[in-house]
Amino acid sequence: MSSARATRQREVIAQVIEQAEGPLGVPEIHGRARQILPRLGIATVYRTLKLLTEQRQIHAVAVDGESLYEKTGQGHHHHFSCERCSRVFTLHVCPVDLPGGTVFAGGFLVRSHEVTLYGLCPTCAPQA
Amino acid sequence: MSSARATRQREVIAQVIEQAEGPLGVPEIHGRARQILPRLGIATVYRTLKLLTEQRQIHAVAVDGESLYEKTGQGHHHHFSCERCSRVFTLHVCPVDLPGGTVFAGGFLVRSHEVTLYGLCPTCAPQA
DNA sequence: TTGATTGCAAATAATTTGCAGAGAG
DNA sequence: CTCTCTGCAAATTATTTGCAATCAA
Repeated sequence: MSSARATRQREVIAQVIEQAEGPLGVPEIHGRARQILPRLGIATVYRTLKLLTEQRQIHAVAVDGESLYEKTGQGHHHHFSCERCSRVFTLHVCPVDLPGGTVFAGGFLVRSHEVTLYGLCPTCAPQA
Repeated sequence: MSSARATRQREVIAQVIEQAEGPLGVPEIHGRARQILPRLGIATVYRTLKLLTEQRQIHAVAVDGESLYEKTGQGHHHHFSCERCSRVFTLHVCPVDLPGGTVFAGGFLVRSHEVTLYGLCPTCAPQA
């Protein structure tokens, strides 16, 4: 049976995602990792994202129709997408009041939820 | 200057989206429209979605990393994605308490929000 | 040494564009 | 009649896969 090996590429890609201020897209991950490993191929990024996802080290979240990756184990949280600079941040607040097992009109049984807040980030807000 | 013409294709595509139970993806829109116009090309679907979006007749929402289209003017609402059948529904409820202009810790100025609820739809829930 | 991993390039899948003919106004 | 719109196919763009060389264990 196969075993996953520890390689410099995987180490760097995982670290880029760990240290990010929010979930990152594939081009962003590739770009940041390349500052450390210039010859890193995009195929390796995709393959590593798939591997890390299977290992539950990271997972994908959908924001604005794009798949972004973030580390797991951050607890319940949501995302903030800046309308000016387009960066996405992780926010450890939950503005939703939904007891588990809530049933909505019509019979929709809610098991979990995802919230994306839109507006201006701390950097862009003062400039507005 | 150019003016948009009323064509059968545009009429059918718009109608498919208007009558849907929730936002639809491109393959779904193409499939439903083809039941009426079998020779409808996928390129026309993409071009029409772009046109209708510019006209503000419809708009895109991101659910599970995919762009889905729905008519505008439905008022404040959110979406429910069924974990079993994968269909997406429109729900006219808002479980979020966010007065406009709320500022979150760190200086995030919130202007709007999007919520996606996950669970079992009325059809799938009874079978669970 | 052994076999997993990588970079590159070719293969797919998704979306966009060019173009000649069809159709709206 | 004029000029937009459509279907088809070719062109992009995004993601995946094949393969020989490289590297971890």
